[in-house]
Amino acid sequence: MYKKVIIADDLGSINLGVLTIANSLGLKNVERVEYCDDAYLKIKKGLLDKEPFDLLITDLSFKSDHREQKYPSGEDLIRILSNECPDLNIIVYSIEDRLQRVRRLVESYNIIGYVCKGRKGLDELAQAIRETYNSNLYLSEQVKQALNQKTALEIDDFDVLLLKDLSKGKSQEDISLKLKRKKISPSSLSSIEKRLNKLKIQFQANNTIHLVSIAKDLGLI
Amino acid sequence: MYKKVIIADDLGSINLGVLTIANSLGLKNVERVEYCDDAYLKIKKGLLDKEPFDLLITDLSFKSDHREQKYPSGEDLIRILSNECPDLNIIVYSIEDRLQRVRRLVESYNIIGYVCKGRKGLDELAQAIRETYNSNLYLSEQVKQALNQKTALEIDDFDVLLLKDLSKGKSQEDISLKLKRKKISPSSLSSIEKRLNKLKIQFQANNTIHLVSIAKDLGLI
DNA sequence: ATTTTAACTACGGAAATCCGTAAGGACATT
DNA sequence: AATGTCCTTACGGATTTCCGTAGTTAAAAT
Repeated sequence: MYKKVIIADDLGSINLGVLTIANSLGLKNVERVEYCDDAYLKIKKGLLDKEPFDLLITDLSFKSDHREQKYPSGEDLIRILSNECPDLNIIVYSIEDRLQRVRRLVESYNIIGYVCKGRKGLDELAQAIRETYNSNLYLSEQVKQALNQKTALEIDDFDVLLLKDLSKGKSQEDISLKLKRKKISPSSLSSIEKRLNKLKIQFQANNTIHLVSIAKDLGLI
Repeated sequence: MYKKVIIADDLGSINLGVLTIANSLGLKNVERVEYCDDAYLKIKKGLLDKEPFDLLITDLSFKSDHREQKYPSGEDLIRILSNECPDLNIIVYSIEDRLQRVRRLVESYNIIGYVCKGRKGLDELAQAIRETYNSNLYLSEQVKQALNQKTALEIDDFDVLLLKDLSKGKSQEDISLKLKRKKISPSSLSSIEKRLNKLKIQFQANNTIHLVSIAKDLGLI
């Protein structure tokens, strides 16, 4: 079983529940933090001390407060750790159940588990801890479909960039100019239009406002 | 102090934390439920038995599962209770911190407290329980401004209708035609354009996509 | 009753977008 | 080298939105 575990969640009461579960599973060495930055520091220190953590359980959204944070969100933390600590198992424990989100986390950052907070959340988390120890991916029931989605909606980074910029008020021409400046390959207004068209068909959106609205609902942006 | 309290939250671990706080405040008679419908039934039963609850602490979002619910969200529950049980004090305990949302709850349903889940959430909740017993409104620090916001006051149902329809993919002309059919007073394309213009200025939006995006982020729609 | 004020409406040109067509280039297959 | 495919880009007309001006109506104020 896991030797050294760290839990990151800014809600004290959640942390409490997770600790209880961890104890019931016989985990001895469990720490908890309320900020991603603290998690990062402790994990790095563990590496230096030759006593590395082998499991991180983290939420995705952390409230921001007076403390300036280098990694304000769980995803920021996961991104850096997936690079710097490939041996660390990461289980996400979040209220978020949007499939696109889960998909991205699993595929881009190689997390080993995703558990949705909910009525059965703690039970599922216990199961996730057990199953992931053998490097088996664990996903909550309600997000299991995130991966085997035949639809395999091929939404790439370019699409997401487009949608994000649009949602921030940029015009299509602005985006085109920005891409040209950055020397990013498809940059013409035509390409942008074509890409948006494809997305509108995929998501059955009537127009661009609708498209961005759907993308926000899906957690795509 | 409150005589009979009920807590509605679908996350077991949260419920646990809230119970701990309730106990530390000396509340003796505390029940907890994981579904809004259960809360409603218990509250109504309390009235029939002449032993009514005098405080409800509830979350806003409840995960939906196999159980069909009459009141799927905390807001649904609050709406019906604010009509049927005006003497019941209601404190919302939610992760949600969008001011528009808070504002609507306080003004439309007359809730007595709003506490944001967060690092200090349980402490604030304790304070809320103490202060609201004397019918004083309690709002978490981060949403205190929800009420004295002037800009918020200038957004009426028509604006919200407009933004919702836009986010659902309707064109401005479609909306105009729909309003004409429904005999709703401002219905011309001109009026719609003018109204959107006002909103864009208020929210400093570059264009309509941006505006709808902001409205979604604010919880306005 | 008259004036003032505010809101709704109409209109037209400018700008942005939508949408179809087609030319050009990169790349793999044969 | 020739062919086909995919992607990028360009262009032009249709539609929608943007934005300023101005006319109309309705209610409020005096």
